[in-house]
Amino acid sequence: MDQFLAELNAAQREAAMLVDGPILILAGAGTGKTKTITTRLAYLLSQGIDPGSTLTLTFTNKAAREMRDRALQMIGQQTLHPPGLYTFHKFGLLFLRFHMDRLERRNNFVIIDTDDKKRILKQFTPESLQIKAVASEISHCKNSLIGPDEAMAQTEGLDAVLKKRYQKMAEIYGQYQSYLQSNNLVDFDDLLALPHQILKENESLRQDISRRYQYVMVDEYQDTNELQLRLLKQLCDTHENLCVVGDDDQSIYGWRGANVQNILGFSQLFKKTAVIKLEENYRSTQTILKAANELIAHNRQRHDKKLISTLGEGEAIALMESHDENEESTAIARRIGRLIEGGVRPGEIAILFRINALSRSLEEGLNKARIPYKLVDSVGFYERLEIKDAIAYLRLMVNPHDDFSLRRVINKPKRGVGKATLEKIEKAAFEAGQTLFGYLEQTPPDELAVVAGKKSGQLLHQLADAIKELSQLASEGTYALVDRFESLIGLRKLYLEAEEIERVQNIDELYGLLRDFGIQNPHLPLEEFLAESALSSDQDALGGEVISMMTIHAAKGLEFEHLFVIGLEDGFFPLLGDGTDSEEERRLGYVAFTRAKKSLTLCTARSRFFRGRRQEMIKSRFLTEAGLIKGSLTLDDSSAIKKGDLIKHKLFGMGRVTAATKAGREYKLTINFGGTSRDILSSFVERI
DNA sequence: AGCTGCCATCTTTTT
DNA sequence: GATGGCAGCT
Repeated sequence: MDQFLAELNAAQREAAMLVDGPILILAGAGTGKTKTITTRLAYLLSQGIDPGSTLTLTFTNKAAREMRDRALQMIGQQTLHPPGLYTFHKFGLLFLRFHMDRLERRNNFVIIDTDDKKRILKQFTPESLQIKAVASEISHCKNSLIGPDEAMAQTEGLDAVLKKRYQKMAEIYGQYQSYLQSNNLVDFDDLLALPHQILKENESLRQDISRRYQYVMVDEYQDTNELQLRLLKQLCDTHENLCVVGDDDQSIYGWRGANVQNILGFSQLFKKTAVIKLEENYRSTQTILKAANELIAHNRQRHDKKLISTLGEGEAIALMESHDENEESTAIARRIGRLIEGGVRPGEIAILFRINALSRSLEEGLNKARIPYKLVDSVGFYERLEIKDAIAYLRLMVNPHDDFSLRRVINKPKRGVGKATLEKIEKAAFEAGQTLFGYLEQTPPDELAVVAGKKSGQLLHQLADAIKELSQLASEGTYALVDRFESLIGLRKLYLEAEEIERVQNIDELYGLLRDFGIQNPHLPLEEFLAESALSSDQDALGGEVISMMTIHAAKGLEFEHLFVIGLEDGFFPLLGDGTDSEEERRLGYVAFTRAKKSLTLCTARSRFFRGRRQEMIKSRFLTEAGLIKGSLTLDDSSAIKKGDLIKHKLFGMGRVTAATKAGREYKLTINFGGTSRDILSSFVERI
């Protein structure tokens, strides 16, 4: 038998060798999920199945890339063409590039991100409504295949106040849709919703596509939403060869529309489903898995399963209780310092938190201890202001009539166009029945000067010329574009003069990416660069030789030898309040715990400074649920102040502890402050 | 047009 | 406590 199959355990092999019919693979954390499905893909190909008739869908570019590399390696790259392996959105993009004309739209559309979406909505949204709420309502509608008219119709029967609210939202939805259409834009939801619409309206196309993709596989199935499920059903119109892989216990994107019900009810939907559970865990010690199992067992909505470690019992889970976040970060820094001294590679250490706000004190603590770290950024590269500005210019080169982008950059760099002037120009353009660019380009300079002022009029005319020239240049490839763009527009110069070094670096990086793209894809147009950038995130830059700090969400799919999770206090983790789903919070706990391979340290603080206030905290209920407090309590007093420690007192300054005795929950310390000895309770001083 | 200062806001964010 | 949005001032 093929060597790659021999490397799997019995359950994994069974999953990999099932070819036909609906298959549900429940793959717990660390059970070799990726290995199993890449092997399955390789197995299909080794059975003589045409790579082009397989379609594997993932959520991230990283997962898609990883699977492609591994599968090709297994089969020795001797296939004619590569297997269909994309993210959901990339698949939608490719589909629309081919079939957009069926909706009477051009296929050179531009993808907008969430921020763009909000900016567009802002134009139509009255103050009484929150943009965020409108955005998510529209997203919700699109994911449930509800159009603006239908959304309006559905407001019938609501009580007066709600009805008014939802009618307004439906109206905005309609305006938003026509705005997107007239500017030839698509949002992330459209990337899935429009293909669905096309397939729904064209039966023969649907059957063609379905016959083309005979074997469909989906990774991270627990994160699919309503729309993705419907799309999958269309793809399986002529067969039921749908193999989904996931872990209901790791569904942590419910707030973004993911529906756990998809994975929970899969076998009801596809009657002949073969279910395979992968429960053998190769990642964590039995001790860690025991806590994770116990915690998740408190959830009701789940497939029953239990992770079993293939490793030994390992070390006990450490519970680190600190007085406050400063003591916590100092103690963590100290422990990490010891680990590194002991030969642990920093890349094998991570600190996780539920909310970004908790990272601040950690940064201070690690800086003080001179421990280098990487904080996984919550703002992605392509979301940065300066990058979005540059992208807006690039979009204008693809489509000068993109009013949305032109409005964004019309005063960047400054061309003396503020709110008032912009309104005047827009009004004039509207009356002339033209787009902004069309108006700027065709209006004679003297007329433009009347509307915008002399200086601004001139600058705007130059802008129109620049866009014209650059868009000409862009059609010849992206490489030569960069220098001309900088000399005509001068974004880099703008930030250099403002001494915003980080922004300059980002612009440089973007220019580098553009040149690179030009070299590697001399034949591809600029819009492909834009599409690629819209669908990319810079999650990939992980795994350097420094310790990592990130949210639990960002840690999904990763693993670390030594893991610290901070903020295990009710209210922080689990996060409480409306909009939180306690089962999803618990799944987050499960995801967090199961990232650890060897050692897991759970940190709680008795008080935390948050939103400008210090508040008392109580220990997370998850600690009890996981069976970690009560009974098997492992107390870690590395955070306690001991004899010989150097401390700081608000009034007395620095001093050294000469004696420490236990006094209830804290310590009574005898401290020498430059010769004078004083007795002070440990909570009044800070160790340094 | 563009700066300053006041006020509301403040989970998570694969694409 | 930090950030972003916006009114009002210059």
